[in-house]
Amino acid sequence: MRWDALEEEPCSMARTIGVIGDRWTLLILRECFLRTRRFEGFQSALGITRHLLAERLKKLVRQGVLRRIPYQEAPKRHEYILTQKGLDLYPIMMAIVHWGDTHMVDTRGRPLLHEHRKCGKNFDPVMVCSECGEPLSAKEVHTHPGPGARSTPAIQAPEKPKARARRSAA
Amino acid sequence: MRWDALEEEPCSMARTIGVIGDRWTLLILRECFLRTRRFEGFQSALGITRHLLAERLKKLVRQGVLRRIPYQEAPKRHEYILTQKGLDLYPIMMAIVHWGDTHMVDTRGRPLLHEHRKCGKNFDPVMVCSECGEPLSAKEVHTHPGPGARSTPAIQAPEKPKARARRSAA
DNA sequence: TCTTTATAGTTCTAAAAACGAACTGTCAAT
DNA sequence: ATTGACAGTTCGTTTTTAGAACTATAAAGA
Repeated sequence: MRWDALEEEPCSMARTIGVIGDRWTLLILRECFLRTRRFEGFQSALGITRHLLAERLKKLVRQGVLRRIPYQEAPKRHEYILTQKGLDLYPIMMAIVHWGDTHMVDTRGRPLLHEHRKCGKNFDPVMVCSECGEPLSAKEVHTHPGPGARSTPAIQAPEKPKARARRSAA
Repeated sequence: MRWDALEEEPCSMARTIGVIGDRWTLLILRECFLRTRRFEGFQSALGITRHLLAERLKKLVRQGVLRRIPYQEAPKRHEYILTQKGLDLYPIMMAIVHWGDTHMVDTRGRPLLHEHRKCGKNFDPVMVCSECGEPLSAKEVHTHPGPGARSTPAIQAPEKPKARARRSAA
């Protein structure tokens, strides 16, 4: 499967994975949420090769997740900042962090605490139903096709030749 | 950076990315949540190469996200099912789907709708604060080091020689 | 019985992606 | 005139992934 094909899939998850579904991109986005904005900042925080970093930033800009904004002339320099589309990735980031906090911490406990300014407390992110406000879990959710569904809700294999015609000749 | 190094990072996000942060793994997990359990099921739904599929499944089992359970003897066959650790990935999956629903749909609308059995309505997942129940956004959250923090909360570049000695001598 | 099919992999080669290091270019400061 | 900060680009090597074929076990079919 070519990865740009992902964005054509009739599956919001596949499309999203096509945008942010690789390791460096996710780490770059983590840095964005930690207020990193410049090329050197990303590079030295992550240790990513400059080549890949340039490519990933370009892609995120192309996708509308980051905006490239000049912060000085002569020489032209730009910063990369999250668009609203990028800021909307926050729940994904928090969900990832929270899973790590729950299942991947060592004996010393979680590396980072999150304080909610509104209520002043350290919190965990909880995913709830927009309609009734109850916390969600996989088993309480039933999926069915929406208006954008194609015949197949999932990614389809490339037409599997079906391995027939084994005895047809020879 | 070697990818197994990610799991050593003092960052829950990096550690999680070390487990699920690649495209095929995320797609495999999507299939798991859609009730796929067997090798051939994953392979034909995704079009992933058998080689990679075998490797990814092995890794997810090693990480405790999937359990490999025999469903017949002679020949020995196994199913891959989500552990609790795996089921706990649900908020990540939903957050990814929701972002795609919001930002990546074409004109026809979202491919899949989600119904909350408890309240019977189609819903969107919303991430809220565990303490006050208010929806979260990036700007309302302040992070600070937790007990598992090392000096550096972020991934550190490999020791950058730092190019100092700017005025000290020479 | 001999062949095909279903299932779950493994093995092999070629192609693609990532790594790592060096290089380019602009400007400010020394 | 040289060095350093910054933001990349280029290039040769290594690692990963793709794609196809092959192995193995057992049931079903001709």
